[in-house]
Amino acid sequence: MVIELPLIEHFKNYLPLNEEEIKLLEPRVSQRKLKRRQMILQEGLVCRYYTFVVEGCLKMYGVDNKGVEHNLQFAAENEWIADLGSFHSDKPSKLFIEAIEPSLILQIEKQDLYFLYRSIPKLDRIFKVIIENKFIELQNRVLQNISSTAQERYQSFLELYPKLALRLPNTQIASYLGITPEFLSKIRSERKTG
Amino acid sequence: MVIELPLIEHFKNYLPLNEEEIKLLEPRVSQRKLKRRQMILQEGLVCRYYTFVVEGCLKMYGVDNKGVEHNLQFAAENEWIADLGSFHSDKPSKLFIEAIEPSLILQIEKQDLYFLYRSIPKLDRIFKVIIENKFIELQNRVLQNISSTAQERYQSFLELYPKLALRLPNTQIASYLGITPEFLSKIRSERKTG
DNA sequence: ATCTACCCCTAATCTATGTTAAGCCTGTTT
DNA sequence: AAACAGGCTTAACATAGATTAGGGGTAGAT
Repeated sequence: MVIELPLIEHFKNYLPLNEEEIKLLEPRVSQRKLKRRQMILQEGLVCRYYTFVVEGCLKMYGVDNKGVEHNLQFAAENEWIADLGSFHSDKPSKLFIEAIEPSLILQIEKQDLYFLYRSIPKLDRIFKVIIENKFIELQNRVLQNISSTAQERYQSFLELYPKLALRLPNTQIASYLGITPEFLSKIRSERKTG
Repeated sequence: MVIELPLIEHFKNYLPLNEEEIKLLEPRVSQRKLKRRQMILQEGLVCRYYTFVVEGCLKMYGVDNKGVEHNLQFAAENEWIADLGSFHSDKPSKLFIEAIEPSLILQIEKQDLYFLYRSIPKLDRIFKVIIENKFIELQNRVLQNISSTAQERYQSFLELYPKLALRLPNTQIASYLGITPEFLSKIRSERKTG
């Protein structure tokens, strides 16, 4: 049972790793099962892991001073999730990461990842491309946020993440879009009528 | 007159380049002077350059169907700007990049950048770190956008970019925050009174 | 010196979105 | 079966932010 197989497959989409490289990777990847609602990062703690989702779905969110959650990111199969700011700076995070569904994840600790960057140069390339793609996605989201109505943002969400939209409760989607569940409900009913 | 000196200094903040590497870089960097309002990218065209600002300030923005501009990013001294989505995919951009002040920039074309990535592996590392930092910034901005009031977003902008806030007209800041200039004006007057 | 373009501000009115409160389902616990 | 919690909806009312219109200031262009 090679636990990191899905990860190796994932890297293959960018650049394939050879046998030696895989041997370096193996002992530095650990596997975890998460129950629904289980957290792997809480506000005030340092984000110690770069997390890869094999199965299930996680969310990262912040909580405002009124106690309301705001979803920054979802991560389903074959996606990465981490509070990069906290991870690299070792400063306490202001975010939470939590399983929305029972999930299977792979994690790499910071020192291990840094070691891997040094010993497998192509990982710099791979993660550069991964993060560039996430950057582009995020930039589109910012543009939407500053230029579009909630209605339009919801529409785009459905088009961009059709599978996720079916898996997630609407409360989670509303939190991601930056609106209340009540208002999302109104939007949805207007869409059917109009 | 070594035009790419500011760029070499910039890279030094991450990893210093040696003589050989600098010689590879030199012939692939071109310099341009821009007048106020001059554009280096327009909607419908492919983004061909990764642009580094030596002096001055540029903005990247989208235009909605009512003709209103929405500022996605500013780039002042020692910052990079490009529509990465268009740059890597060769698809037409939906964005504009324009000089807000008379500016001096350095540009690298896609094929040259790819060549440099291949011949100077540490550039993968350098740009990975650069983009990671921009990703973290952008993620904070998204969290603000979905969780904070315009008042709070303006306050954060002033704290995060104090120098930029002095250089930019308020219309540009409003466009970045996702509000109208009129509403920014109201916010500003309330701040003094309150 | 005088235009012109741009920028900033104010105020009245309008609209998108939030708040509060209530009711209905469905699935789960007791 | 009853009780309960979570998620979805609706509706009345409240507020953040947009729109429209107008006036004044300043710098660059002529």
